[in-house]
Amino acid sequence: MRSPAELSQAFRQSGLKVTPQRQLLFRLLHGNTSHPSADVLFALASQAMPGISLRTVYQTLNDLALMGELQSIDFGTGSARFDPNVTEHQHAMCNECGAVHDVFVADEPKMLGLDGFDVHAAQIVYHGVCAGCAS
Amino acid sequence: MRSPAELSQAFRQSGLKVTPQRQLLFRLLHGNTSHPSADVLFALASQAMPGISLRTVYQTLNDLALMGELQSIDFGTGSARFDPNVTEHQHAMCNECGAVHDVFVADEPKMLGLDGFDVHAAQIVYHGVCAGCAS
DNA sequence: ACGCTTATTTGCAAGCCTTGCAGGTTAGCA
DNA sequence: TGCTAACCTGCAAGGCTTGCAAATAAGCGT
Repeated sequence: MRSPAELSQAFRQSGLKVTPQRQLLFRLLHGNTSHPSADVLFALASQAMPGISLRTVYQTLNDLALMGELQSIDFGTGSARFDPNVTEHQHAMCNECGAVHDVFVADEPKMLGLDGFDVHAAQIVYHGVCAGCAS
Repeated sequence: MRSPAELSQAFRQSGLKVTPQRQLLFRLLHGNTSHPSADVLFALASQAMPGISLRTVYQTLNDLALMGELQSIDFGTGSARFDPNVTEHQHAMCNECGAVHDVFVADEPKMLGLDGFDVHAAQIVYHGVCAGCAS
């Protein structure tokens, strides 16, 4: 995801408006590696801007995802998680604390059974226990 | 997943009862490689047994999953998919038709960034276009 | 700085998938 | 055959997300 300033420019160029609500979300997401859910972002945003609507959070997240600035990931936890890092990487989720860590796969795994299947994207999720929870 | 006969025995030994509804679902799932959702199974079951409840389908699927006979997989499509194949394998989902194919990974990928993370399970989902839809 | 047009915000309600609950029913054992 | 515990069913509710309509505000040109 680009910086809040760059995003503001990109939004305007797309005919979208840059509102205080959106600017706040840009700031909350930029460089955020915690893979927050819409719910968590709503809580954070509410602290800085009481009265902001959950609907607006979803709206902006969807806009960003459509623009390719954000990745929406479903870990099967019931709610989607959002990741401003759209470069190629994978995830490891802790069964204990629910934290999601970024993982970088060094070499693509070889696979059997993909007869004629054209792979567009590979999603790898490791489930286990993170270092913090193991101690 | 074991055969319907073996499952019936296992259910009784666990204090669970073997009802016609459950036997039907055992048969519908045994050897099924289509990764059906609860909804699809309900439709199939309804043909053979009109009046069966969706609630019962969910109940039995959960029982089987708890016994380790069935795998519940969330592909982010909104509803869970069920797989009677509980041996180690991965999946490829077609963006066009939604079909899910089994994939067997020859060698585990190497990953960077898992500092101290104890991996219990690795879930790999390939997204793309299957051979049938490409033609 | 002002007004206009169009996108946005908000709150509420509804949608989808799944589970909790209660009452009548049935499997499985003695 | 009878008893008891588990089960089936239908309905309602729960959590997450989106549709909708009215009020609001951003961004343009003047």
